Amino acid sequence: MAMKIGELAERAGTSVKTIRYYDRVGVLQPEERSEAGYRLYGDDALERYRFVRAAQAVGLHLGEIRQILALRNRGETPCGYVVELIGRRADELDARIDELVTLRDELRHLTKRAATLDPRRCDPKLVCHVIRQDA
Amino acid sequence: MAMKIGELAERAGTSVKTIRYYDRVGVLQPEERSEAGYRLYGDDALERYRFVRAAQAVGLHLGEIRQILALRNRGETPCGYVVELIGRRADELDARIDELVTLRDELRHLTKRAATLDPRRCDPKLVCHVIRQDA
DNA sequence: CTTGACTCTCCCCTTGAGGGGAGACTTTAG
DNA sequence: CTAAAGTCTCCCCTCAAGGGGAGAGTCAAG
Repeated sequence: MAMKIGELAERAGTSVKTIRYYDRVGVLQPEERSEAGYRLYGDDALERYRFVRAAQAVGLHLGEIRQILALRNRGETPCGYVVELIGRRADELDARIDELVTLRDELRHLTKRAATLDPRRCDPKLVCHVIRQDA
Repeated sequence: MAMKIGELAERAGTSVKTIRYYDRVGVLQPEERSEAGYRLYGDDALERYRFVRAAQAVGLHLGEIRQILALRNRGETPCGYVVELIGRRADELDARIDELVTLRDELRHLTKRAATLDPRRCDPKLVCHVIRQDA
């Protein structure tokens, strides 16, 4: 019934190191330890591992995931908190996307402008006229 | 004429640490060293610093900037290389933006779906039904 | 009983662009 | 001349999610 870390790692398709790390940061802790100190996991460990991965996949940090699991362990339904986190992450993504789009457009613009410039007329005092240093 | 690192940092509006770091990675090296080993910079140092910042601002790493400056120091016009780097960076941004947009849309979708779910009907075996762990 | 496979903890390493601080010199102002 | 300020190198630290390996203990099969 209780599996050791190697079996869990294999069943989860990950490394022993990762499982140990998840224990250390508190997102996937063993049910108990054997007399020799071996981590022993129940069957729900695999499912919990999958949750952690799924939560990571939607952009949550392990610290946040730990909070969610802590709520869960206290018997509360963490859904509200999860929705809040996800909404916040989505807002951050919006902002980040805006930044990246702005930067990308600027780069494309620089590329276009560079095509109209003669490299031989590059100001020797500047490193490269393609990059504007008007700041 | 020759300024020491503190003056350059102040004129550039940055820290002495940063200037030293730029020396170490080879994007802004002093013209010479004083007898006591102090870094001595010429007047073009400020301009070069601004170029480094501008290049960073368009997403180039210091390693790439060093390449550009190396070309420049060999007397070549690095414009072609710069255009190539910028094009590559823009392509990377496109890919990254796609990823982020996909993730954001997924998050928004999760949020909408969560609004239709009853937290009290959260499967006790799952941590939270908002995050799907179908993987 | 022994050997090979697991497992444990502990420590350092990774990326990028620096920041903080120690301890030793050097320069500058009064 | 002295004290303060500036500069030098060297070393560790940051963040995230682990990876690599050492050295020691443990467990299973032959």
